[in-house]
Formats: sequence, C-alpha cells, structure tokens
Amino acid sequence: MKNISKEDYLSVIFKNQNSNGEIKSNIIAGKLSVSNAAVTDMLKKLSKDGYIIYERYKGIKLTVDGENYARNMVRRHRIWEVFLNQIVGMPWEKVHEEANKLEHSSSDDLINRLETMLDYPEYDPHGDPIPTKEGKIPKLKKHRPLSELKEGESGKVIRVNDFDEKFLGYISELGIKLQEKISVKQKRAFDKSMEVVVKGKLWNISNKLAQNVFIEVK
Amino acid sequence: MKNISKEDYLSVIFKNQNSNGEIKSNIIAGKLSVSNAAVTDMLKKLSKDGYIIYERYKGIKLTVDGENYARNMVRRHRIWEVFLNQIVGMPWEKVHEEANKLEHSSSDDLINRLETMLDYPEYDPHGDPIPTKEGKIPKLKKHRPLSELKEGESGKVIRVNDFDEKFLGYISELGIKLQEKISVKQKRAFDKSMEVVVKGKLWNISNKLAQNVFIEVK
DNA sequence: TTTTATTTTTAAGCATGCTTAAATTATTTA
DNA sequence: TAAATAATTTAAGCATGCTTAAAAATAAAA
Repeated sequence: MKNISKEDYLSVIFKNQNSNGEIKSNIIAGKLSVSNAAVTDMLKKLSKDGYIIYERYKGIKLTVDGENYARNMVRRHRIWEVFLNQIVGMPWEKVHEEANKLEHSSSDDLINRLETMLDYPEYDPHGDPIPTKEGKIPKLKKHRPLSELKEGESGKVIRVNDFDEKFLGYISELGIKLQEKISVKQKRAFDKSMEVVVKGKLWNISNKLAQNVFIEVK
Repeated sequence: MKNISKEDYLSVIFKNQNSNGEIKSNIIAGKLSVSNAAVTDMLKKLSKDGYIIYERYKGIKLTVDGENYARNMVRRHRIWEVFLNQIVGMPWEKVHEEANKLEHSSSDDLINRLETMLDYPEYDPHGDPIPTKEGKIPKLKKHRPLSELKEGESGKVIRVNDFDEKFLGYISELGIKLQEKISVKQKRAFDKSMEVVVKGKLWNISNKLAQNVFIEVK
C-alpha cells in the first residue's frame, strides 16, 4: 500500500509515451492533476529506483524495468475492469474509476486468478488491449476516430476512450457500445458536429464526442 | 486512498474493544505492529475527527460515528473474504491478507454488489459474522475454544481465528474446516496438547492451535 | 539572432504516519 | 504507603508526496 503514486506515474508514462517512448513532464502533470513541481520530484525518485531514464530539462523514458512494471499495472487495471463489468455486472462507465483503486491493492496471484476465471480476455470493456502475464499486448484492429468518417460511411465501434465517466454514461444512452454499428448521415462543417444512426435512431453528436469513439476500418 | 491507516486503527479498536467498549493503546500497537508513540499520535487525530472519545492516559472508546465507520470496515473486509473464497476460489488461508488490502480500495457500491451476488452471506470463511448495510451483526452460535473441550467431548467447528496465514494453512492440512466434526481423544496436562480425530484421522495438536479453533456448544 | 513565451526545476513549506529516546502518569507489589 | 514496574505520552526526526512562488533552461516568434 506504499507505491500508489509511483504506480500511477508509471502507468501514465506508459500510456502516453510517444512513438519514441518519450513523454513531457507537462503531460504527466495534466493526466494526474498535480503540479509540475510534483512531477519533477517524482521523476527523480523513479530515476533513482531505476524505472526511468531521466536528465533534467531533457526527455523522460521508461527503462526495461519501468516498462515491465507499468505494463503490469495496465494489465491489472484492465483485468479488474473486465471482471467488474462481466462478473459483478457493473456498468462500463463505472469500472474505470473502481479499477483505478483496486489495481494498487491486489496481489499478482489474485489478478492471475481473475484472468483465468475470465478465460484470458484480450480486451477490456472499452476495447483496450490487456497485456498478458508474459508482457504481450494484443494488437488492436485498425481503426480511426468516428469524427473522421465521411458522410455515408459506417462501421463498428471497436474502442472508446475511458477517461471520463460522464462521457461513457452519455454514449451509453445513445446506444453506443463495443461492436455496435454506427452510420454517419450528415456532417456540419461549421462546428464539426455530425448526425449518426445507432440502432435505427438518429442522433446529433458533437465533434468532441466523435473524437473519442473509434471505428473499425474494413 | 487516504485513510488506510485510520481505517486500520478503527477496525482494530472495534474488533478488540472489551465488553465496556474500551481498549488499551497497548493492544492497538501490538495488533498493528507499530510503536506506542504512533498509536498516541493517531488517537489524537481520531479524536479530533470525532471517531473516538479519548483522554490522555485514560480509556479509548469509539463514538457512534467511529463505531459505524469501523463496523463498515469489518463488513467490507468480510464480504471481500467470502467473495475471494467462493467466487474466485482462493483458499481460506489467503483471503484475509488479500481482503486487508482490498477493503480500503472499494466503493460501497461495489461492496453492495458483491454482497447481492453472494446472496447476503451471514458469515465469512472463518466463521466471523458479517455486519449488514444497516449495521446489524448476525449472532454467533454459542461456542468455546477447542482447547477447553474435555477428553471424550466432540463438536463442530464454527469459527477459527484468522490472524495468521500459516495457522490456517496448517489446520487445513489436518482437515479442519468450518462445520467439520472434531473429537477429543486425549489431553496431556503437562503441555496442554491434545489428541483429536478429524475425518477419522488422529492428530496431536498444540494448546496454542486448540485455542484458536472454536467449537459449537450443543 | 534576440526577444518572448513556455516548460521545467529549485526552494521552502505542509500534512501524514511512522521511528527512537526520554519523560510522565498509572498500576502493582512489597 | 512507598518503591518498582508497566503503560502512555512528548519530543525530535525522517520519508513520502504534495503545494506555491521564484529561478533557470528550452523552444518559438519577431
């Protein structure tokens, strides 16, 4: 019950690193809602612990140890999400926050038991891939944000961003869920909103919403 | 993720208060493996927060608020234990430690969902009663420690102490579990050890062990 | 290239929860 | 009841993880 903060920092670095495996301390502060000073503090500790390569004013990069630790945290989080959703019956908009707490407080043994019970799921309730015990991460099918679909195009929801409970609650009301088909009827240039059909119903959705729903590319 | 220590202190006070609802700071330090000074520190905080009545060098007593908080922690702990044991299939000697972590990291909503799923269990895997949402605590049937049974007596196991994983692992090897029948064949005065029969097998057990297994009184 | 703006770090400080050592109060025992 | 013992509290200090304000380094714009 000691490394909650460290674990959160490592997760954020892992999930937000760019294609070169780098991240700005800025981003970390934003995602964790702490000051930049707090980030600098923690970077020093993580560096001393051997989890990141860090040089002041320069880049931040996970070491192999850090990558392993972080990937395991992501694994723990997503397995809890599947468990809460499928076994406990908790709605998908609630599982993220609950898993955020549980991920720090469970043994690897428990996580592995849950995984076995769930028959080794590859994706969490939001469509994010679950790293295996060995560190493999299932590939996501090719996808693009709903916001980039053109008028007349349609496709299946393959992933949604899980950053905000209210966002997820809202799209649930529209009938949007994984594997659901969505068709774009009309796009309005001036505010980038769009009219879409879900389960036969027509909805007007904002660009911000559409940016956070991802459609499988056929 | 803030009140882990406070929650632990309240639980310990709740579970170890005497019949007048009092407890010595001594006991708390022992149960939590911290110094007496740490206990004094925390008592001041708990008092300031309105969870206990506390006067230096005098007694320690839970307020109504403190009692409610503590009882709910015990509820959370024991519901997790049942869940881990029955749904996840974790052996009883492991659930206590795991629940010790999870109890601080779950919403009341999750606890209530688990409880519903389990169909409102009254006892945890060690035979301890689970307080209801409303704060009612199921009555334990009358029982006494196995160590107090006389030669020739027998009865069913109704509760075991869960303080030590190794103890539980050991008695599992002897076939001791809830509802199991135990007969006392012989008692040795010099070290208070006893010979007992469990599932047709004869075992020699120490007084210390026998003090932590409780037998239903007919 | 120099100025301006942004990002990052340092410095000082705070709350939490722990430690050991010394002092104080309560309880036993002679 | 007085002395010895046990329990409890105070004092000083430490690590963690955060804050704001000021300083330093980097990146962007003129």
